[in-house]
Amino acid sequence: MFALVDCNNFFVSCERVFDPSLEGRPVVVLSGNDGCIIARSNEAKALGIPMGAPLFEYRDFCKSHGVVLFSSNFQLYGEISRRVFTSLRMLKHDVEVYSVDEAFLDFSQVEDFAEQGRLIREKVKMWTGIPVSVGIAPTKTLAKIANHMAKKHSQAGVFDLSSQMVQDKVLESFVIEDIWGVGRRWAPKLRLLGIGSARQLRDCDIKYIRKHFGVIGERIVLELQGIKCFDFHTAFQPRKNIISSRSFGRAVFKLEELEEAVCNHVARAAKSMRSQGSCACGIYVYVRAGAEYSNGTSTSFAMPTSDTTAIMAAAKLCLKQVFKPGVKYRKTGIMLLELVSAQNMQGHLFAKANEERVNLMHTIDQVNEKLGSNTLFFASQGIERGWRVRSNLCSPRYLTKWKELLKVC
DNA sequence: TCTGGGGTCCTAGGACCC
DNA sequence: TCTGGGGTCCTAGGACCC
Repeated sequence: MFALVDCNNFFVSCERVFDPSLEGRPVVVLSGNDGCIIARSNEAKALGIPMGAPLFEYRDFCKSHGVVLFSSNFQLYGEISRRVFTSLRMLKHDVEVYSVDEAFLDFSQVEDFAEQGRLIREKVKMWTGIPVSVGIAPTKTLAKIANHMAKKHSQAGVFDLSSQMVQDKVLESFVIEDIWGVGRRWAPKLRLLGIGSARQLRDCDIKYIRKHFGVIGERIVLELQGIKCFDFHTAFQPRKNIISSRSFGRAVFKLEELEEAVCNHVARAAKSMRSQGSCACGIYVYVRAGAEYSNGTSTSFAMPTSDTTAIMAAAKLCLKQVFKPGVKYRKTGIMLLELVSAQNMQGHLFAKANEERVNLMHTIDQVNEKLGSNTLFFASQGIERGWRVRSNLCSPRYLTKWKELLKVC
């Protein structure tokens, strides 16, 4: 038995923890450069603001309806997320962190599902200030549905979908669009085949689904039937690729500025890679200038590495290959490819790992951990960074910066 | 004028081997 | 008229998730 614990309107709820006056008002959180709406409070949803809407289309609307806007504050959300998961572990649960605001719990030892769900909600709210919903069911896909029911149709915020009878009833009126794993493309395709509800999908001929939707479709059907296809992974799963990318705060034309941005991405991604104990076998670098021009290229390393300086050098070579002068660049990014364990990787017949570099990276990471990120950085990352992403509506980083602690007057 | 930033997995097809 | 049977590896593209 699984429980899916999902934070309600997570980014908005994080903002509300430190500003309770936002309670009951329409609030949205924006993407980088304050471009898109990526999180909405219930009140904002009720006003009809869609997920992912570009802000410029809704700016006037937000103004006239008193919608409160926030730039995204990922330092804050990340720290609160960590605390929510810690709370779940404090309640003696095995936790599989699925995303920044969701976790699956192993409920196989739980006796009273509804009561345990209620306890989780109460404690997480008390310890972190974040409201969560809990869905309980024998497979992850059904737990997702149960969670959806908890959010939409339950005052208690807990929904128990463990019994066959309740499953029959709920799946009957549950639209396929809301099933985990059924996306934009598949939903209309299923409807064309006459399948509109989760129950219809569950009860249709599995060979037929396999033929049209492959093994992924087949697994969804089995999971709806209560047959477990997706296992519970409590151990940390290292990333296989790490991406860092950002839109620019303004148009960029110069190679030097692109290089600075790319070096920042490398520094960020490489740090994250080292923190999970991996090395990369290659890197992909790309630039975007809208419809006008867009290009990318990759290179592989002689030996897997996590040395920021070596990766920066490779990245700059890639960048030179795709750089075209006179183009108005809007975005650049990198992807560290084919991550392998630093403890257990393929060596090189002639080259040997540079231990001094490994130690240097370790030292830099430690200094930045202790004294704050970017205490030490590489000159190639630039000082001014005039191209940096804009975020004008960011709340303080209440939990991670001494200078931004909440003041109680 | 302005439209985010991360990730994963599967499949088909091409190129190659015996 | 008919044209073998069994594999691997790689890549691009498509689908999905938050």
